[in-house]
Amino acid sequence: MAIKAPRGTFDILPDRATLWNRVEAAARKVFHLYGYGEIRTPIFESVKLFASSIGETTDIVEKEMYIFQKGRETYALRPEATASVVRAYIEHNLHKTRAFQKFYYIGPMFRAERPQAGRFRQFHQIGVEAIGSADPLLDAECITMAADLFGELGVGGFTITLNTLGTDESRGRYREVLSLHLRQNRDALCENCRARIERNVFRALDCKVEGCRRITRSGPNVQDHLTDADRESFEKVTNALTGAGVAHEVDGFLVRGLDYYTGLVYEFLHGGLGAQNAICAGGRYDHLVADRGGPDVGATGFALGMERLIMALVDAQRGEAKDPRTPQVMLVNVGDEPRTRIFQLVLELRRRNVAAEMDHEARSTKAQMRAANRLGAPFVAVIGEDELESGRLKIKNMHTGEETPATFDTIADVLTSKLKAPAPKHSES
RNA sequence: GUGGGUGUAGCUCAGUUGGCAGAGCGCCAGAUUGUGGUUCUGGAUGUCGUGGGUUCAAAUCCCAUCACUCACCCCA
Repeated sequence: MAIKAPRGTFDILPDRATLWNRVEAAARKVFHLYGYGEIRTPIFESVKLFASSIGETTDIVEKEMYIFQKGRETYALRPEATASVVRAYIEHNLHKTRAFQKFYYIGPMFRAERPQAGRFRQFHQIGVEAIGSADPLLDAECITMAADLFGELGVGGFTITLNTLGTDESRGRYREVLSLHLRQNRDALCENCRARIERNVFRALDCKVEGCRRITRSGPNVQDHLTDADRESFEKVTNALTGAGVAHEVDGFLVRGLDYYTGLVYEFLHGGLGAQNAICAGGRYDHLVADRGGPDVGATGFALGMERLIMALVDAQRGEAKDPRTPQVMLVNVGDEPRTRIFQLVLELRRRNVAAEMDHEARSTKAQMRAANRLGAPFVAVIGEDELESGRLKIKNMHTGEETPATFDTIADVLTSKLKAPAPKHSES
């Protein structure tokens, strides 16, 4: 027990991996339905990419990146993937063939934070990015898609909260009135928020300190400072969601921490996840593509925390998944003699798409039977000297106890027909 | 980076005023030396996180340290 997995990381063992696979499969299914294509970008990128995209003054960039140097270049393990997807979009000139493209990604991200419930140093996100459009209906599509994914998996108990920061004009106006309000109440603010007035006023809205909360909540609300165009655009999203039957609420004080967000922002909050209750969050980033040297096009997307999603699944008793290793037949040996023949039989069965298993622990016949039962094998064949000599054997149905005669030559045929015919009454799904 | 909680068998955890380290589950074996589940019987497994201190004696008290965990910060 000398070396352990690094703090904030964890192993996904086979029993648990089936659940992860189920989640990923559900995401792919839903996303493909919505016309999103998978993109896989490097796990590490030039540190400059993240610093300039996410924001120099964000915690992520200031203290949470895993940075390493190789030669002249300094790299960072990706703390999120939006910057990478945008980089790829520009690098491959995707806008020149088809300006509007929809992507999704699934993979690990890295942030050197102190771990706690629902937060890890290597964590996994499922995210989407729709690049090349400023259509509010696209935001509605993203939100609906995420809601559909939760529905597909059977996860409930979350609320969708949205807000808009407005375009530059609205945001500028709001920044002014908000700063003014905070400056007037400066003395009552926490130290952090006082600094935020200068650094990034909007983040003061996120503060959890009771006193700060009271001050911000009693102050101006973004929703009251939107231009007509911004208001209209925001309403298009909320109306579309209502039309889609996606329950949501508006919170005029919701903001997001990453610098590239503009306009619409939203969060899916789940009860029962502990303090880190945002299971999915996203919004618009209409300037990022142009800022990174690409065309001036709008973009929107979200990221979903897989660890948190899986926590919610388990919480909702929807965390079970069928074990893909379950053998369909176990060939039990009596004594060591038949093992070579069994090895050949097992291979033959597998090559005919029958999941067959044999003993590799030199265990007793009884122990092998017990193992077959525990593994959930619906059929078992016991092979000893008698069978080797006669070439005849019996295939035992573990549910009914019924035994069907076969030979070494016909076992594969008998099994395949048995397996496909009455589908042993294991519950599926 | 800051604060709280917890470290005892593979897992979940008991362990009294300091006195031989335990239970449940799981695992292994046996109950007609070729057949599973249920049941019964038996069995194995410990750096009591680590290092030091107090004591005749420490899982237990003290100090340090590490790990895990929850929360703050921030975020998915």
